Amino acid sequence: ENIFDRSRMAPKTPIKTDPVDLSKQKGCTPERNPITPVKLADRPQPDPWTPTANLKMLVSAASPDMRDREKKKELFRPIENSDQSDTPDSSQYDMVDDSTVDEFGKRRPSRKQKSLGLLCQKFLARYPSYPLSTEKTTISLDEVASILGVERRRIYDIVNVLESLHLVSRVAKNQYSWHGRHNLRQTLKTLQEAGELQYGELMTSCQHKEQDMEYQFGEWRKEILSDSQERPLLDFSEPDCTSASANSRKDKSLRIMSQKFVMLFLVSKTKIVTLDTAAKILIEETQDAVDYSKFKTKVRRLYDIANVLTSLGLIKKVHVTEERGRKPAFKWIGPVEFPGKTNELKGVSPACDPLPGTQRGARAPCEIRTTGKQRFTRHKSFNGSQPCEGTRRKVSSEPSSPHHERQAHAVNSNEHCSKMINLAAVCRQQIKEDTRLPSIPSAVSVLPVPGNSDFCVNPLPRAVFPVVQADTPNLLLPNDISSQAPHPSMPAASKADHGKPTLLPNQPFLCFPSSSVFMLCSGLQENHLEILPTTGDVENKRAEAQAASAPSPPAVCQKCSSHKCASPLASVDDEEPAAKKQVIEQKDVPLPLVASEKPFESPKTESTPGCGCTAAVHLEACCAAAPEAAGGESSKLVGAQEQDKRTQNKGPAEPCPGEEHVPQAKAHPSFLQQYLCVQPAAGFSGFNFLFPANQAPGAVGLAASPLPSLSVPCFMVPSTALSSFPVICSPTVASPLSQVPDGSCSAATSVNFSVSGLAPTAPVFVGTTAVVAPHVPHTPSEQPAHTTPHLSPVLARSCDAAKVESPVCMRNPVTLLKLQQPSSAPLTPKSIRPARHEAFFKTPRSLGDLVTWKKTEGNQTRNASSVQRRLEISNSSPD
DNA sequence: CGATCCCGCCACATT
DNA sequence: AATGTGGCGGGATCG
Repeated sequence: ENIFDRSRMAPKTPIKTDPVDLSKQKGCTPERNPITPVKLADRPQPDPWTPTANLKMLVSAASPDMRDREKKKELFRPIENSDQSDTPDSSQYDMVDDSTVDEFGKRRPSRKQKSLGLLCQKFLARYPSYPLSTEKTTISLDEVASILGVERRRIYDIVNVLESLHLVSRVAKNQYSWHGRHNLRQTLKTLQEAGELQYGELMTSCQHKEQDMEYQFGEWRKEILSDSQERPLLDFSEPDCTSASANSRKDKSLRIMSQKFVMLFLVSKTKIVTLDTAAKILIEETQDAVDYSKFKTKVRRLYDIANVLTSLGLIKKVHVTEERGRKPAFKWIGPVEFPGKTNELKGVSPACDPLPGTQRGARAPCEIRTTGKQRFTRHKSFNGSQPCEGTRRKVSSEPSSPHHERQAHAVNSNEHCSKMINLAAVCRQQIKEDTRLPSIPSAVSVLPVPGNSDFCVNPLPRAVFPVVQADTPNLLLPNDISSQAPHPSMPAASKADHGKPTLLPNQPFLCFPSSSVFMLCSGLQENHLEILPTTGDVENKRAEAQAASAPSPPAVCQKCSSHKCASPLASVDDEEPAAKKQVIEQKDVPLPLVASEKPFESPKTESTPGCGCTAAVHLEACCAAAPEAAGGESSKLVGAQEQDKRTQNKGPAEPCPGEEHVPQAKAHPSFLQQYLCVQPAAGFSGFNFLFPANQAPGAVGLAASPLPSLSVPCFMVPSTALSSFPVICSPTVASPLSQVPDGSCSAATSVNFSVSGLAPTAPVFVGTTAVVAPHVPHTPSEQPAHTTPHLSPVLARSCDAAKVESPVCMRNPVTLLKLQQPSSAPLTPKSIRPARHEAFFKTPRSLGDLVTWKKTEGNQTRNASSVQRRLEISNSSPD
């Protein structure tokens, strides 16, 4: 079929001679191509080259004009192997060399020549590795297929893998946009991080032996599997929509597989992965034994992926000799440390403190951000950045697919708000997942956002936090928000309380302008919280952010933003700018905060998990979460998403108009604490966080109006400050409430921070009153609620100093608070991390959990979401 | 003969 | 219904 069509088909050029030329000459009629058919008829016989060959030739010939142009652009760079030297003129194909000669002398291209790897090289040759941002290259599958003389099916294989690495993103049917390798590092980093979570332990432990690994994986996998299938998880990348639609699509396994495969390399110490091992690991079903065939198929696919990766220069084939014999394997020859690439890295960072707990270095918390900018050093550990990426990706992904767009969830783009976006994205994804992708359960986890989100998502390790769900909810909320279902409990309160309906009862959310925000919390009693946006202009910040993204390395944030820009991943940005974007944008400014509730009392214990989620979110988003005790709602996250949704639905209006409203926690006494994070424009790095202290009695009240104030014990940290300092959350909190065993929340929180990338290493935190437990151990138990953050004195100071005043969106002045108590002990991020790790690793399970909780949360979420929305709105409103 | 992996059928998703 | 996508595995080639 293909063949005949159009140009491609056209004629084959029987001759090896230069088809191209001919075509050109003749061809002139590019458009017409159809003509060629004739030739086909004629020629075919004569030279029977292989059909493919002919096709290729034909193709090239076929649409001469276009092709020529394109080819000229790049196509022909002879990337290919030496073997083929094709000159441009002659067809690329010149298979001559390679091809075997047939009877007639034709050459049949040998199988090698038709290999996916070679095809991929040709494909890649057509596009610049590092395209200028300005030029957006779109790839038409049909066109490429015809040019390269292959069936479209083959192109899908290539594109799917490239998409998994974000080198391209799907824009529309039959259309992909080329991003190049600009974000490759980030993507890899994200994958590495995600991989560590998922496989890290295994690898680490086992690496030496594959067998071991395999074995472990096997078990691990089983566990996971049992949870659910994960599938999608991974991918954060998936842009797809998976979420969106249905789910059902088979998830693009190739994409996911590709990512997982890459993860294995990145996680592997030796950087060598055998196909068998990979296949085993990747086989979802546990059943290895069960299906040998399945295994076989998996291996086949891995070959496909490996060919593409090889063409990308990321891996090379090697053989491993084990006891059993020689096994085919691939060695990673791509970048290994990603320092940051953008961010940069480099750093050093050793300084940071590693947390004791941290496992490998990976998660090391330490980031040091020295300057604000850059310097993160993250060791491999990813830290904050990841999240961002992950989110982005998702985002991007979403956008990418048109489908996705549709979906409401997508917030998409925000252009700038990358941060927001990230969060939102995460949330969305989660949400989506919830909603839409039931199947995905596992997914939650990590996948969704690989890098970041994952974490976020994952946050909850199941084990650690029993109640993971809570987290989710938060995340969900956003989505929900869109839906806006209020929570029963929550909603009422919120509305009632304030007058504004929207606020969430329990959760306090705050939105901050992306730019810097500062929060403050004042006494609890009062309850007012004022928030001051630092920035007066959100916009500016945005701009900054956008701009920043590039410049500042701040890790995640930047990245995120960059993404947007670049967005390979985050196609979203670009893509769906539409309303959603707008919304988002508005939102952008404000950061979404996340509030987590505290579960303790709240009925929803689950929330804890949520907390985790939140945390995750935070991480990514840099949001803060405020846990609340009160409502019992679980935590909520406010995601940009929500905002978006809200906006859509409600519109900005509800929430606070320009200001950030804080949702107040109002009512609930229980309200434990809120956390706020503000992101600076830039990225995570920029975030500012707030942490509430636990406190809370007073919950925060929000003023409905634009200038609501809250009283919450919170701390704000200027982003700058943050950057400087590491934040830490203390998971434990002493809060009264916290006793809760799960602690998940708290844990989560802490985690979040760490994760958030804020800097993991970093710093700081404040704790308000709360006491904190020094660390959060994995043990979940603690209560999140209060996680009180501890602020380092320094921070506190900084904060004060920092305080910002700029009104950001709002006009409201914000007041800063100082923390009163610096809290005592800061937690080390590390401590936190461990927990997470676990969670992450297990993700799958966690996912399951998550899922569960998601569902549960769903409702809650919505409620929260509404609140969030408001918040968001408020943010936006300013806009 | 095992390792590779091309090829294209076909199911499912989108239009 | 047509078309886009992409899972999947037979079976050809390679080494």
